[in-house]
Amino acid sequence: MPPLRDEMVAVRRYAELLSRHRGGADARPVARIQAALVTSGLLRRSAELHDALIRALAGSGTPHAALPLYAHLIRAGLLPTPHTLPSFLKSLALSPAVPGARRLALAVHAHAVRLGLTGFLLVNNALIRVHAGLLGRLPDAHLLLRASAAVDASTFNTLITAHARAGRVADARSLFDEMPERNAVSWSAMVNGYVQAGDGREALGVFSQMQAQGVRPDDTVLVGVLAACAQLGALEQGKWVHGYLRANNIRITVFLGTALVDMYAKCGEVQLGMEVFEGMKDKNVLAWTTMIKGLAMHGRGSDSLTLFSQMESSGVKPDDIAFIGALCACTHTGLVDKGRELFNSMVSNYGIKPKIEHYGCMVDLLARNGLLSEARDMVEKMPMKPDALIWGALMAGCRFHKNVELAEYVIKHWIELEPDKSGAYVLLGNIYSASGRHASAREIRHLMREKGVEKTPGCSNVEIKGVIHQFIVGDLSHPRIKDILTKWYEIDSRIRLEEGYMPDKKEVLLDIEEEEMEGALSRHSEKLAIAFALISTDDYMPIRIVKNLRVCQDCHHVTKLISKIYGREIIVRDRTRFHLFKDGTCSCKDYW
DNA sequence: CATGCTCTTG
Repeated sequence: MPPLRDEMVAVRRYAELLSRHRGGADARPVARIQAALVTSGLLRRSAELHDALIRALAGSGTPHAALPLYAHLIRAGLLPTPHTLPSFLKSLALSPAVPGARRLALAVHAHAVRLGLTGFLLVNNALIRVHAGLLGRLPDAHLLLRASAAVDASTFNTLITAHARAGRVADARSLFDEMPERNAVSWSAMVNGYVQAGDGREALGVFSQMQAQGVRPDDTVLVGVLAACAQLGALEQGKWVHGYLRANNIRITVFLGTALVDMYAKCGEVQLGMEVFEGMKDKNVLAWTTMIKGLAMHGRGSDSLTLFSQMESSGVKPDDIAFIGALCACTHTGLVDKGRELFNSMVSNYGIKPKIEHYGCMVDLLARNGLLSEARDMVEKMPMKPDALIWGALMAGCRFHKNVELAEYVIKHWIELEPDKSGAYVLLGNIYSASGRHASAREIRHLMREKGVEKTPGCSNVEIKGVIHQFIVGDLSHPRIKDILTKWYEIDSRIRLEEGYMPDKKEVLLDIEEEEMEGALSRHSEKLAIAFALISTDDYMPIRIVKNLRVCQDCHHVTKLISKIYGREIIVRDRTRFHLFKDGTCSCKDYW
């Protein structure tokens, strides 16, 4: 029986109503409409309504709700349309945890082929995306791409993103380079790809290329640029983005605001981050967490925890990562009891099951504060198998409190998990040297050499007039290296003469022979970076250093002395936190 | 249909 005229009008009306709910996070209105359509029997007779429902749900907070609709469509004897498939495939891609999602994706692909729908650009793109993403089959995605009759920028963009997510930036880049037409999305996919790969320099390089070609930056690419600045500690460039946003009246979305807060915090200007944060209208958990973590990194533990309570009372529910931020604040400030309290509150007030990361924070907090047996207890009793990070946290505590016995217990487990990484060996060696067991330290050094264990080289960045200069330990390739070393010798003699400095050899890299130690120490990357900053900036200008590892005792001590003698503020971001050196003291109060 | 923010540790 052909549909009645009235029925066609009703279908139109409902489809129109559903299209108004597209992209709404709250899927409840859609669910109510769906229920009405099922009761009236209308849904069973209309492919168009299936289509409208799937589209409304695909962009909602519950994309998986669209999944049963496909089977419903087929059972009702109706056929998917070229409009249905892209949204449905998107719902599938967003529901990787739903059992059978992958099988369903393959079935949809088969239908699309049989019904001759693969010629539609949007269908084809969605299929390529699902192969690259949900199905994890990049080679198949490539085959589909090569076999496609028509392809547009979004097809290449999809693959660039997929490659970058899979950690293959080089492949993403070659796709990007061979694109005949790039749009703003292509550029941001590439910038963000490099950011994800941890290559902030290359990300900024791509961005300047984008500007050179006159492509107008959109807010997505600017989020990526800010993240790159945060990684590198590139404050000047980050400020430029902020200025650009203001000059062009670009609305600070939650994404942009959060990225700005993170950039300022990670570039040592947590106060500027706070101003942006306070100006943000809608703050989600992410925004709060970023600010909480930012304050924690600067050693402002109690401010950070105050903010955490403010978040709770403002009605934003902390998630597992927000708790990591708060626990971090406790770790950087030594607030053991508060940390225990938070851990318990997470479980009993919010019903969040602690993940290994939370145990990591707790082990770190306990071990660092000398509660080594309680920390060991936690490691032994935690419900999951300890990973390398857990052992690392416990080992760091052993070093801090010179506990050789526990360190020897830890190393056995740790090396089992990471036999060819240097961290475990270096720390154990440090503990041996620090407690005067030089023969054991030498043994470790031989063991490392025998096994060919790799060390992560120390590396420091310093931004001078908007340009990032990089110094790697022992690397003398900087064009002004002669001047830098001359300056270093001057610094060295001044701190010895005026402050009675003597090098502290306890934490020197292990594969360096004793007689070379002082030379190697003086070449730790941040020392070169500070010497360079002293000769390339005006007096009284603060110096900002970003380094990839933690600061060693000796460098920490030397930096304090330099800040006093040369009257400079020196802001050092190490792997996890900030140190503000001023007048011979450090904001971390020697606790790091 | 394609792009974006927070996440313990050495």
